[in-house]
Amino acid sequence: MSDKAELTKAHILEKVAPIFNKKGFVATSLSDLTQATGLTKGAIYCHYENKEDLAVQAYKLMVKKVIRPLTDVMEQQNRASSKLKTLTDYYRNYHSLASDFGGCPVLNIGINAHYTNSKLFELAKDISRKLENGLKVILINAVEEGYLKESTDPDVLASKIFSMIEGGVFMATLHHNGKYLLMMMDEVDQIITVNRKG
Amino acid sequence: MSDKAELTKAHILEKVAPIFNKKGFVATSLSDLTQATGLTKGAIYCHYENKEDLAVQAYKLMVKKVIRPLTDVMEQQNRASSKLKTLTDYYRNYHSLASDFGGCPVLNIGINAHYTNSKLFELAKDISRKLENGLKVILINAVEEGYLKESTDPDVLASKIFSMIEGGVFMATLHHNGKYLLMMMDEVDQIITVNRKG
DNA sequence: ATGATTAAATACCGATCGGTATTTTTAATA
DNA sequence: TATTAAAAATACCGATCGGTATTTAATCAT
Repeated sequence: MSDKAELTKAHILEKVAPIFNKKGFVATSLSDLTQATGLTKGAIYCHYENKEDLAVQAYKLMVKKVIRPLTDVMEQQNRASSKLKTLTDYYRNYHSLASDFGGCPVLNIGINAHYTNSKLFELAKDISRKLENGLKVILINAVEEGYLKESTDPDVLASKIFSMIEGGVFMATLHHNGKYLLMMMDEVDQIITVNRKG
Repeated sequence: MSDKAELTKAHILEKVAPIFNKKGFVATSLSDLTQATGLTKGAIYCHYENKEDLAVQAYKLMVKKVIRPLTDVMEQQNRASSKLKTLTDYYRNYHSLASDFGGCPVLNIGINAHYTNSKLFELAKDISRKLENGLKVILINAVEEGYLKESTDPDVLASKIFSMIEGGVFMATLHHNGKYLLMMMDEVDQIITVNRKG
């Protein structure tokens, strides 16, 4: 594949991803895609197998855009306490970030694809699981590093934190108001404080 | 309209509502509806103006099924403290209840309809607003009744509680596991406890 | 510069979409 | 039971759906 072909393939994905994210797989039509890209069906199908293939790649791009920055920064931190602070701060800005692409892909696909596209739904579940598990590991480290109490249950706390994040994201999206997410992150910080040692 | 006509009209709605709730407005086709009801398009359009009209009625029925039971029971309680206990207990069972109809209509429509059907999206916003405001009033009463501290901010607390509820509902739905909602309700109870007077 | 390759556009396919006009069937009424 | 009203089925409409085969245009290597 030529360099220019790679470019148009990326161009297609870039234009198409927010549409899939907003409207969902079924509600997004090929004419939506041709309109957004300025290309024809023939051109699009020259680079992607079918609509589902494109939707899967689009989903992965969205995750890359809105979640990878977080995991990247967190990996740079040494102490678990810093990682936790990074997490809540990241989600304080998440509403404005995700809004630029039509919302949180995990939330959107998690709801939209549940009964309409199992492949996409499983992808949403996968990301959610990985994030929750990653957080659990950080919380385990936080206990080992003496930042959190031994009585802290990393499993439960990780589940709680992600529930609160997604809840804040949903309410912020529904009412076009980032305050919900801010409040939830304050609450998460508070819960972490309560679980702090000494 | 005859009694039998009323009956089939209700029958249509009953069969159709969970489908709209699961798949969303756009992804639900008329053939889905004829198949579910055992009726023809002609019969359905004899009772409902169009697909959107039917979807709106369907949404209202779903809300009636999964949320009205809560508001009904809460209205029967006298003290604000009882109402709050009723709320968290209700949502502890909510996952299994909502699952019977394909999930929480507020969450589903709030996401599904956001960029595909403004009328339905506004309905979801409305319900959310009303619930949040109703809770705010209860929290104000809880302070007046001396159950919660004067320092409690009913506005913030109501927003937080609903964010946590929806977050728990989403995670429970995504992973087919009610534990997320249970954890969130434990956390809500905990927050209320922290805000208790004396 | 030319032939080979591939990117992209065009034109087309059957299927299904939401919706409606008409006909048949059922039920209420007198 | 005959007449009337309306419930429901049938048949059909144009538009759009996702997808493909073919043709044209651009790019590449030689």
